[in-house]
Amino acid sequence: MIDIKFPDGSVRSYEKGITPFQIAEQISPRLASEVLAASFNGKIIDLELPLNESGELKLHKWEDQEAKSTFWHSSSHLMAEALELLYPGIKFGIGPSIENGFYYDVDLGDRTITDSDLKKIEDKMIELARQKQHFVRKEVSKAEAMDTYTKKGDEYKCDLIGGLEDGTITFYTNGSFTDLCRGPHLRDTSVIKAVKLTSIAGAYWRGDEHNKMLTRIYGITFPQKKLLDEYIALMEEAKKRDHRKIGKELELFTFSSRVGAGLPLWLPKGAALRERLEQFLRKVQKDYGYLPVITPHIGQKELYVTSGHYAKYGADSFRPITTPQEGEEFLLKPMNCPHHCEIYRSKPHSYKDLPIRLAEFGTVYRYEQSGELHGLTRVRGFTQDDAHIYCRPDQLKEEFCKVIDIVLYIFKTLNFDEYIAQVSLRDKNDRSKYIGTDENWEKAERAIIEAAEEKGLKTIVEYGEAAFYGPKLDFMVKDAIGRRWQLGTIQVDYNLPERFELEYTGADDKKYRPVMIHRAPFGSMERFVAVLIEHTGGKFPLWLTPEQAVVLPISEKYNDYAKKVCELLNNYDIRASIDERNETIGKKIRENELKRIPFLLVVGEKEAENGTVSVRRQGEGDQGSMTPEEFAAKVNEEVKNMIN
RNA sequence: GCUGUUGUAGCUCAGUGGUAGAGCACUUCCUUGGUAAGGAAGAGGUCACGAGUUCAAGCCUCGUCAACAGCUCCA
Repeated sequence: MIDIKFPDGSVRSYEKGITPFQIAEQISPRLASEVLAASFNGKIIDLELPLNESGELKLHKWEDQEAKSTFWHSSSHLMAEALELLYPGIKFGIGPSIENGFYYDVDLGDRTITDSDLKKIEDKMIELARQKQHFVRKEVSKAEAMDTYTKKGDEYKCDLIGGLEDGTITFYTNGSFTDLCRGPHLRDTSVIKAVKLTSIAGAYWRGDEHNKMLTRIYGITFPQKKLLDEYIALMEEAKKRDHRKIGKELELFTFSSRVGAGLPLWLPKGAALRERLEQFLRKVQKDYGYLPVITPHIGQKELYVTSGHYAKYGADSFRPITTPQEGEEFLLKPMNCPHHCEIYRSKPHSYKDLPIRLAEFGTVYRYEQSGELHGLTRVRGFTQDDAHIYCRPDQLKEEFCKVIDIVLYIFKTLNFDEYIAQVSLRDKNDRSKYIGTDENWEKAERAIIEAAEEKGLKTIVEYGEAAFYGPKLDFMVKDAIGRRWQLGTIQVDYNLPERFELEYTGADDKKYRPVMIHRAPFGSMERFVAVLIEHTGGKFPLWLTPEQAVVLPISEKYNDYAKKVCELLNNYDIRASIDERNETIGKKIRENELKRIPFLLVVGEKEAENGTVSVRRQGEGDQGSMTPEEFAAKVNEEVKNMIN
């Protein structure tokens, strides 16, 4: 007998060799019908894997991520089976589950699949799913596995098998399709009730751009049709929040192919929004002892050779700018740090001066690959809310913590609660990508981890995500449709101070090297505004929004009164305008609501007589009437409470 | 950069080789209104750009530019 412990703490005894599915059946038939996967001692396993030892068992229903990943992984095998039947002889790469669904990479040879073929594949998948195909696990030797795929002529699977250890290799078969796979899988395909293949894209084999590009087919499946419909509705809702769409609707920014790809043009309203954000951060930074500086948009090539950026990125940058004078070369500045290092060098420093915090909203230019450009989130010219802190080693942790405070304060003020703090460290296997000594790297990595811990941040660690000169603490948030973007970043750097030979004089009159922190709480104004748009759906907080109120005269007869009200509000620092168009009040309300104006002030005969405005709040309807002064006080009070 | 898709009026989109379309926005006129679309008329397009095929190209072919999805990259 073995003892099985359940999540509620209860323990039951079972015959050795019982399967998780049999246990579910014994608990209740309903559970057996709903269970999709199981975890044993924290590891996801097949529902039909015999248990031979005591341990902790969790049975997963659809609600659990473990069930979803198993469900989608099995769905990718189902799709592969359909593909093999429809396109005999195709070769398979890998087919994992992902955050929302699954994909399979296939080599179609000379054939192509287009969006119009997806329906056919979906139908085939449904047909196969209904056959209630069991997923059958089989352990095979490495030689046997290699033999199978050599015969089949699938070099990708052979490549995968080559990297596996003998004795650990398993095949799973459903229907006519057998795949090299670690599992686990569903019991059978009958639970897959709804299928949607979402897109086709190219993907390099093993993610390496030197390898052949395979065709990647993305899909998602559900155990009920209703869940698929909900998912589709959710995605459509999410697309409405796309910052590119809202940015156009609200006239915040635009692009011009004549100006160039990835070079945003900020329209008056977008510029107003961005400037408010800047003012907000300037004030916070002032309180934290930052000193604003300004540096030019270009720098001599030599500057970046010194910093090491030229060696690392020179070939992928905008080409050097040459001058009438022979031999001179300048680069568009791709980052602000070298300039700030030269500011630090402009005079000698005592240990008493440190930390020195140099801040600049610095516009930089990077030649991002054309396929990478994406709205405001990935552009070729952008403004970093950059600052560089030069401090003594003993001040590092405190300074780092203060930066975390700033980031968290900003996120709190703007209601960004779903962020991920990611500690980005060096690639464990490839150290050649980085500059600097191991000793300095270890110091820097330790400092970040300790500071994050001290601040109680829940972090995830990613290896290989560090900058080439130092490790980072990155704050990631998701966009409307779940893509992850890095916003704030804090980086510890021992390397640039060395390259620029930065110094300070210690109490003992000896020279020491400061430590440098790079930090940008927003990341860039462009990306931050993009994410802000998607998080708010364009309904910006009152303190930030470009237009706080619009005065709506009921008819043209009241335009003069509306003008008076508007001027008065502007004098109270309310950002207000008038909608003087010869339209009905209903239409003016509708259109200004769609423009997400927080307050609409209706004025007609009554208001003009009484010297009042009738206040309507976006999404909340009529709020009654008050004097413009009362309204201004109310708005200003609300704004004050938002940023304190 | 790679694979695939797309590009028609300011915006959203119809238009399968034979004289360029709709709705909204815009202009003018009528209307002067009370909390999410009042009415009428008008103006607006080298069909992204450049070559080619054809008697004839928005439509077919090639190239360039840009956008979208994904991959790769991200100082």
